[in-house]
Amino acid sequence: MIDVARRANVALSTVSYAINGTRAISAPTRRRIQKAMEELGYEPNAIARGLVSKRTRIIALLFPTPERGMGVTEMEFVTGAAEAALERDHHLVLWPTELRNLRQLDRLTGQGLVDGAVVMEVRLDDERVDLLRQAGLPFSMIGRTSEPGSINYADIDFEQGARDAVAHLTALGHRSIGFLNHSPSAFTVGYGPTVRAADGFRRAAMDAGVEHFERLCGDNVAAGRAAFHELRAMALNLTALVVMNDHAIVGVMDALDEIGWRVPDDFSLVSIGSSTRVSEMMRPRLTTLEPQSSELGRLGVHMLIDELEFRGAEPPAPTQVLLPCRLVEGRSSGPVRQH
Amino acid sequence: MIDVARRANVALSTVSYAINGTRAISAPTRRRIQKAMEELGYEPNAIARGLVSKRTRIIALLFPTPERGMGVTEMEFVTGAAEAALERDHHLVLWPTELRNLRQLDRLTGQGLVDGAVVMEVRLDDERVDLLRQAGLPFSMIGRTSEPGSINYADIDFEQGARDAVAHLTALGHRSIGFLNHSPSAFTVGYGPTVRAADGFRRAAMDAGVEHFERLCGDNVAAGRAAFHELRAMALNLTALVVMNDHAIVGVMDALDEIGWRVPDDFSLVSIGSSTRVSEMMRPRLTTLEPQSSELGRLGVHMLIDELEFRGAEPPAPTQVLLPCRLVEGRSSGPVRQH
DNA sequence: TTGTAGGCGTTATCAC
DNA sequence: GTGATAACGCCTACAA
Repeated sequence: MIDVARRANVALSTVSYAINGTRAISAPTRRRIQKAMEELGYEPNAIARGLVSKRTRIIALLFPTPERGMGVTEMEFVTGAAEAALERDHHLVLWPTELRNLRQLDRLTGQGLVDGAVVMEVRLDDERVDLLRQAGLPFSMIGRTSEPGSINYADIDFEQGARDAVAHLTALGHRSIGFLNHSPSAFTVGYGPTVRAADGFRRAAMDAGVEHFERLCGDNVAAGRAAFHELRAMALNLTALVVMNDHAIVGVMDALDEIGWRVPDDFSLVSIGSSTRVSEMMRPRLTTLEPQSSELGRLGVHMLIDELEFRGAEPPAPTQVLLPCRLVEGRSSGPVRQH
Repeated sequence: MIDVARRANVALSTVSYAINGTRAISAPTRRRIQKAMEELGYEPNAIARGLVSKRTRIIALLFPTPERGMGVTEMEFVTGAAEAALERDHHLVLWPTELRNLRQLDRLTGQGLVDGAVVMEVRLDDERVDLLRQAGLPFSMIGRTSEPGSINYADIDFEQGARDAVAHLTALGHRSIGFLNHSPSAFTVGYGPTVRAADGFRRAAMDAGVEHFERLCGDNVAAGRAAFHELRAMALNLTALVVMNDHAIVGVMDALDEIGWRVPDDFSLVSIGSSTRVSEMMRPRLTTLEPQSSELGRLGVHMLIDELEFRGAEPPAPTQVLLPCRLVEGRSSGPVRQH
């Protein structure tokens, strides 16, 4: 910076003001400085800036390290978040957090490295949220706790998604519909989508006055296959299934093959939460209520940065957004079979 | 830090030495300091540390923002990298880079924010590599250029993977095998896996003395379907296909359905590069040569940090690793049909 | 082991 | 509009 100042014949501080736009600088001076910076290939040092300004322009993306690894949806989400951060001239650092070892979060808040955090996969009751609030670190949530209060969040509206799935099927004439959900463990840990989608399904089915059945199901092919057979044994008129479980749905299709039923002629399937990339890989291509993951990631980041930039002024009203799922019709759903 | 020193009854500098282990500290003193830190909930400020030590312990993960978004493999990779960084007490910042706008890289190197970079999806001829080398920023590559020189890299051995796929099929009696590759554009931009897998396939087929056919194919279902029909028209004895294209393989299965051929009874399929999570979603479950993506991500990070920690000492020999693919047998490949 | 001082590259608070 | 200069929180000599 000293070199730039010398070369532009101005004081060190003038260079700083020119860079930050903190103070009015005459056009010619600004031009000289600009030129000197380019000639010297000067880039302001982000660390030194952060030290004095207390704003590192780094935000953390908190994600739980899952046993099974993440899917396409999560990847789109992360990509969206990274792009949004770049657009707003921030950096995004990945912060894997084992849910059993939450002390990793102390380092996040204590080190002064990040200005805030975006918390992924928020549960209905989430300790991370409490810790962050205690520590006073600004954050936004992807998903939401059961009592979000005035915390910014963006979430996928799986409840409405489930309703849309039911509506899609009833419009096709189906009058007995099942719902295959995520694993029981997802339910017990309070994974929001699992709980809320189940609610949406139940209400929509009741409102429509159709027969309905629900079942939790392990996230794997074998469990899906078994679940279908069991469901069919108790629901003799079943003609369609709403499934929020990418792996189980494969098992369902296997089971349908076994009893000689064809999709969608004899039985309809609608997936909730599958991304297009995944539903295209299934045969037949799945009808799905696709979450807007990338948009969700972008939103989470923007909400956080908005809040960071508002600090000091009066607190803006919390931004709380539910993104609808998009119905993408594949070839797995069709008119109910006429006996 | 002053507070910690006071509380532990030692000098400020002693606390610093204790934290960094730069100098011998007697056990009792160290314990007192430790205790004081915990009681005060003290965490050294990462930014201040970075400013003076010139080591931020932040590394960048450079990934190209693709049009189509990333898949499961990439996600596993990123997760592996993040975990490895955490283990080595580093932070990983995501750095999306549009390949047409490489000036984004100047900021990476100039800002002094990161100590080094892991470059994903390296091409045979990659400008990013040249830029980083010019800028003098330490980095490791995932994938490799055609002339890696002494740069650290870890790559998946798709050439061997293709050979293994051929070996698997010839062992099952197949004597006329096709290879469906990625899109022509992947070939022209010099995407390593595309080029190297094609080489491996060709050589293995020639060594085994079997009839073989190759084809590039767009990354979508329709292209896969069309490609299969064309391939079959020119290769009348074809009984098996090696496919390195997750979307095209679905189209191939559609095409097989159309002509009434069953997998694996009438025709065998082997995928290269599909992760287990994806191959499990196909019906029948795919036989695949699965890349060890998570391991790859871990390796890339470890290589980079190793180099960073060695700085100053004599340069260690470059670490250059090829990770083999793992053959995971599904139900898409079987003995050749007997006429 | 101690205390102190100089510096890391900025920003912000003063004067002018 | 511009210039000097004290922080920011830490690390590393240095002499004791």
